[in-house]
Amino acid sequence: MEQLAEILKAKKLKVTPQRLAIYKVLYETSSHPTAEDIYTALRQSHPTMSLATVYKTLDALKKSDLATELNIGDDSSRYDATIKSHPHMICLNCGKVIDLHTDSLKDFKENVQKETDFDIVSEKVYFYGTCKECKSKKEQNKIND
Amino acid sequence: MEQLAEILKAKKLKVTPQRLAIYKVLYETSSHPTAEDIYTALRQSHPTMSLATVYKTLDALKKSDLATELNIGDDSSRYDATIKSHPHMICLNCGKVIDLHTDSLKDFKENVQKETDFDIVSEKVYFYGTCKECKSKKEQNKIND
DNA sequence: ATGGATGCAAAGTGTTTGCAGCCAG
DNA sequence: CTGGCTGCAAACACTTTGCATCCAT
Repeated sequence: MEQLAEILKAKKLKVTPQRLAIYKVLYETSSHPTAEDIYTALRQSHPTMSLATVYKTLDALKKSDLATELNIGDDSSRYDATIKSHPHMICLNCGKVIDLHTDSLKDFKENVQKETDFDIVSEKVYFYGTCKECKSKKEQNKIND
Repeated sequence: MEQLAEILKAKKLKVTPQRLAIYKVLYETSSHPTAEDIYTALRQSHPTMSLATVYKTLDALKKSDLATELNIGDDSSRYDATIKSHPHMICLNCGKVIDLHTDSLKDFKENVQKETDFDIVSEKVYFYGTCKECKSKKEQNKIND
């Protein structure tokens, strides 16, 4: 917790209880919550928290590269505390969003950089499909049928 | 134009003048228009066209895999007539969206498929950065300074 | 003939903004 | 002290929906 405040300070962001709480939620979960999710998660501990503050804070975190906004085609954006940019996999069956840590992206990017005359600053990569768990569940169902 | 109607019919979509016009715009441009862009483009030729129809049609095209919705983090979605799924490159300077046709994605996907136990059905890949033209413009400015 | 498509207006949803009061630095 | 942050409500922008009418098949 201490260290989170340090990170914020290092980015020259004022450390308020709200900010810390929002950043903490984002930092400690891997569930890629929406602004609303974060707001709901904090209502009990921070009864005065406002959704606008969540949005404003997420915006500040984004601008300081402490968070990434995911646009997976859903109605609302989901967020991820950025440690290092990475692709995401969305299960079309259960809706789960999974972080993908792989080095293969690097090669792909290098190829693209070479092929085109486009300077890549950042990227967003989403894979849609079926996750391991849902796959085995489907197998189970087949057997039971 | 004839063939566009055929494509729609093949997907069992009723061929109405509105649909044809919307699909034509999408099919013949590479500018990745928003729903509003398409609506504006067609107002003159189709004065009764409604924005709701554009949205409904885009939805129908999407469901039939004739169009793709791009979520590049902008306020509004942009659309692309799907010939074949491909990555997009967004210039952060001029806002242009460029189609990227490369085979390197295939290798990347195969690697990921092997590394994880996730069945990939589709993907969305966006690269953000500076396009060739904006790059040379920046060079020009440097020289002129 | 008839089920789906159109088009208008109204409603909905996620997000942003204005502003007064507040608090971290 | 002071500029930035909070929180409320109102405003916004994009998208969806309801429904009567229309038209492609």
